[in-house]
Amino acid sequence: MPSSSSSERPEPTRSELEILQVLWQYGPNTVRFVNERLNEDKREVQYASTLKLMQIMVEKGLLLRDESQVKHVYSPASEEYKTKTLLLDRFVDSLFNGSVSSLMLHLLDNKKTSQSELDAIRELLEKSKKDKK
Amino acid sequence: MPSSSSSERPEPTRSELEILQVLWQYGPNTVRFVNERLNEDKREVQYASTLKLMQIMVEKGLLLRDESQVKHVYSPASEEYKTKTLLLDRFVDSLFNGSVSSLMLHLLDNKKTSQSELDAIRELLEKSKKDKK
DNA sequence: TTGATACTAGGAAAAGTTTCCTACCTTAGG
DNA sequence: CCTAAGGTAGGAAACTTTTCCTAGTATCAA
Repeated sequence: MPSSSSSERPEPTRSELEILQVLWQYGPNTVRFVNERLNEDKREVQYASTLKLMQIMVEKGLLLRDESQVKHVYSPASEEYKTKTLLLDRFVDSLFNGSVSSLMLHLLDNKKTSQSELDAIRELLEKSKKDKK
Repeated sequence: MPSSSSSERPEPTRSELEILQVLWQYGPNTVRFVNERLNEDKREVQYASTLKLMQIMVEKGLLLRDESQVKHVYSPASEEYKTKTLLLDRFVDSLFNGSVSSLMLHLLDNKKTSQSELDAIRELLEKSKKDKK
């Protein structure tokens, strides 16, 4: 039974992830900016809602806040790569018993994984083969 | 902006997924059985909690219930494959902009993806190449 | 038949997530 | 200086998810 250390950063929720996405893509930014991105790219949401969520994320340790300006600038507290790895691990664990090849098997069989995607994947594998040898 | 039809089966929550896992692995079963699996394999949880959750899942349309016995027998309403595909799609969308090869790139680079996993994946790709050609 | 045991059902409440109203503060333009 | 515009902060409320107490019912063994 896994016991989590009390100082751990919590896993971002669905909405929090949307905000992280924006910051990863565009770099550290203001609430105003993030809110505009969300409204344009995802869904309608009030400014105050985005603000509140980002404040909570600071409390949780998911975001860092630069308060030296009047318009606070927020940035992800953890690297995109690290966060995605964590979420990916959790996902593979919960859906595929931790087996990455099970996941792959699923993707290969899935109609929605296009041929060109598969080709790209093959290329990646070839490269990694060379790199690791 | 996507509008969802009202008759759609909802996406299972985290806890609901744990229950589905048990039923997928062991086949249709009683609450008692599922609860024991959860306690042995995952975490401590009271019988009544598992019961309630499974009842809710029936209401949501995630599970089917055979009431012909005193001990009701529950089974997943949707195939394992279908459900996993749905969740996988959502996941790839939300974390990798829908790009499966981005996901792969991440996995390949991840230390935790073992060499033997990678080999298994290569084999899968070879097979799929032949099958699809 | 009776008591112990095991089951379902119905609430209710705790916990977590999300939304946004509103008050107050700071700044820039007139 | 005054005001409008645009910030932050705090709190409350709505929802969703999760947990489990408890009551009532069926079953089984003695």
